[in-house]
Amino acid sequence: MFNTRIVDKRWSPELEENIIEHWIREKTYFFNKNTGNKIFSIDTPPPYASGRWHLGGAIHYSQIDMIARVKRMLGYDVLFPLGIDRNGLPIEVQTEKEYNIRMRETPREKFIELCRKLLDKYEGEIINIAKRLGLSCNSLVDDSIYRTDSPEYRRITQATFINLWNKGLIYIDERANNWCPVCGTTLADAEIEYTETDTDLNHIIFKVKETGENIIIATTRPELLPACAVVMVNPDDERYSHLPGKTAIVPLFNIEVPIIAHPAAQIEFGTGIVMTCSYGDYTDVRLFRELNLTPINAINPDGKMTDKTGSYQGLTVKEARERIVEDLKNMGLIVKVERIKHRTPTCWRSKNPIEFIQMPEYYLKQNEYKESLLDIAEKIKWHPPYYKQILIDWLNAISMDWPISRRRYYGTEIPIWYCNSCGKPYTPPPGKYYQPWREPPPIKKCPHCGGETGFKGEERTFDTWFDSGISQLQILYYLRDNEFFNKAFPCSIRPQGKDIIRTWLYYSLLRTYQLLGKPAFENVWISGMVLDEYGRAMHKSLGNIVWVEPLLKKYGADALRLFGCLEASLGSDIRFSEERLSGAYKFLTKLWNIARFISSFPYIEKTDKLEPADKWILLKLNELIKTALAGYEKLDFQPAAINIRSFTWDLFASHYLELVKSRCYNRDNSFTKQQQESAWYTIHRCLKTILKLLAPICPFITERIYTQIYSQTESIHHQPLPTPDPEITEQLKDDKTELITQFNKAIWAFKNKYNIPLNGLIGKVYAPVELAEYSEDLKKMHNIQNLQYGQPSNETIFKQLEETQKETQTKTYIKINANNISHIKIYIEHTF
RNA sequence: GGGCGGGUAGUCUAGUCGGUUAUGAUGCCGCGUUGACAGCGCGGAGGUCGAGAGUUCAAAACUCUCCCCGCCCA
Repeated sequence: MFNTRIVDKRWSPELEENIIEHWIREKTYFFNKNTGNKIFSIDTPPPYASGRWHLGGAIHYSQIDMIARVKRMLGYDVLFPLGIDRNGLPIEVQTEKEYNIRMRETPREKFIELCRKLLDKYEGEIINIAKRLGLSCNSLVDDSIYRTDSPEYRRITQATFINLWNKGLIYIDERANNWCPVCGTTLADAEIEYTETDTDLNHIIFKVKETGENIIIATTRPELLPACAVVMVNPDDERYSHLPGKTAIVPLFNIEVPIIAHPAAQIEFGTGIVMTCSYGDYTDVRLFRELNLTPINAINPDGKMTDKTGSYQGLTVKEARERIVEDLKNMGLIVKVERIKHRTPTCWRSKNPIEFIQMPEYYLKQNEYKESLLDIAEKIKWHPPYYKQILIDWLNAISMDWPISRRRYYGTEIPIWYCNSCGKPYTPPPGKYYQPWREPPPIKKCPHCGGETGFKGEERTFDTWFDSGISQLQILYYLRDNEFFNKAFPCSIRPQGKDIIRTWLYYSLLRTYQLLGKPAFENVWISGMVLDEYGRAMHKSLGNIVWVEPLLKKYGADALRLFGCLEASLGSDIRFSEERLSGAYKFLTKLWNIARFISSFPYIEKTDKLEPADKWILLKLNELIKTALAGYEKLDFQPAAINIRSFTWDLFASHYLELVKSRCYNRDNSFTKQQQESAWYTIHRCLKTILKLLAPICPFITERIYTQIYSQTESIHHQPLPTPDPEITEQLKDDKTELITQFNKAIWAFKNKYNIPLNGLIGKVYAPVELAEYSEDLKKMHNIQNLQYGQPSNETIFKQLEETQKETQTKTYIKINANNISHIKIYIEHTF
């Protein structure tokens, strides 16, 4: 008589794949640029196409997708693009490895082509996973994925550079800077990582020229002896108060350097006497500047020793260090070698120790923007708020301008030519994509000297953050569609990981402020990291990367998405566990079966009168809506996920559905038609509400159930989110949830102990008087012959359930103190 | 060394304007099978709420010190 409208017996991950095709076919997530409606724009982090996504990426992007879905269901037109980051070092390093070549030994054209080939491969894999995850990016339906290396994107990057150049914010300078000898390029502070290594601290004998006495200095970098400029002791170090003012002679090289007192020399470090060379670390760089010392370049940009190092010329830094130590030892000039822990600055990509080398580079002014950006940090709404501090700390730590030029091939070209006559730089007008290393400039005559001797093109590219730092402008059609840009700027939200606050977020805010004088974003949403099952970050070197494809195949995207929400509140780290992922999947099965059951009853859209039990569950549904919406408001998906699950499973299915099952079927006509319809109305209203609330988190299963029961044509993702019904709350002041669930559990426990089937008849039950209004439903649910309320007159002969014997009784009097709370007492009188 | 976040059962987690016996999940053990669901139901064991001190009639929560983990920075 009642047939389920949901046919599939169970929910399975393969069902998701058809739904993806359906969405693409129907253009479900199409964004209309010409909309007059309010726009919500999401600056999706463009994933870097140098490798596959692991679980971290998958969960991160699926949560960003939830932002898009929530906002869509709140009535916004959501601009949710997808871009691919393809510029810079990572792909070059990958290409060198993949084809076993060196960039500088490969023709530029050829190298670029190989990079592109590899990028295309990885990009394809990323896009496939993005689709499989159910990301509702507009770009996936209208094929408008942007690429940071496309001529169009690079044209805008260059245009912003030219703009900043014309504003005088860019200058060239030659200063000691982070330099990676392996990558052959200058690096920004943000690109430096520190690794802790064991290093030898060598105690080396120097001679004092004036007195002939031996002094011992401690250094981790003996290969820099030829670049030694000064020897220092701490002014408070009484052991050496006689030394300042005298002269030290550097062994092996016989350089004479002054001995000075300076607080940078730490009394406890080594012997307390240190040397300052150009350049051992960043402190040396600062000291050279402070003391106005003349640097000696001991190390070449390729990481080899220069002609200033005598017989060590041409050796690598490592070789030179070993040779110098050996030579000093042979001369008896090393008195001690200490093994110490040392934090070495290394290149974020090649992982090699960096050097401080002076090269002319282009700089973007940033020091003078600190105050304005601190102000912007306050203006932006942070989700969660505490991550604001990371940006503030970073802003306060900035001491130097941003070096933006890189001596690499695969990046956006710096659009500058140099006149062959006067040498002055020329920047072309914005609007075109320029490649100075292979093309002539758009002019013949030098604007500075009028010379017509031709130009030399700049060969360097930009730091890759210079490209990605304008993604928020790119997606809003900056310099391409002014009308739209004016309507949509600033970007509604920047979602990103907490690990790139000081880089991507900082540079984006800086650039936008420099170009437009405004905050780039209204909101910033920061997510934590996804860790492996032992709580460690996933690293290739640790071999602990969890790949998504097998998990998607086994559990599906919805389960993965739900897992991510259940595991961590906004901003905190997520620890992977397959067991718990499978737990998320079990909930989907439960939901599917609930829907299957409900789908066998007619969908009633309105009813005049509600039964008390129906009012009760609708009250609880109201509370669920409020909790879920409050979480969505903060863009925190955990409250919705946890509460939808517990409401659906533990209350709605376990208690309410069991309570009204008989009324829904009404086989023996013990209920009126109106009572039956009230149940039909309520089960559908609950299910429909659950589906809509869950749709942003689990877009697949909700769509499938919704289209099978409620609408064949309309996507659930075009529905508004439910809102609480104030009328229900108004009508029902007492929450009887505790009474109902405890009563049910008591009866179940009793039947369980006495081996009575759940549909088996029981004689007489005394329930708390407050449950009287649910009488008919409760009687049917538990098959109770005689349901009374209050305390029985012969109360004293009732025993606790635990104290009764199972076999011997023919007539039992059982008292159950529900949940050990004394005021809820249930009495059962049963004859076997 | 500094900043931020965290430490609650084997594992993960809720709870912090202080207030009965600390939430839930998962796993484990036992019992059962009802009309959508054995991917189900019922019951059980499992906790010095990181450590110590302080404030208080009362602390997982507030204050201080310390330890451990993660991220970021020096």
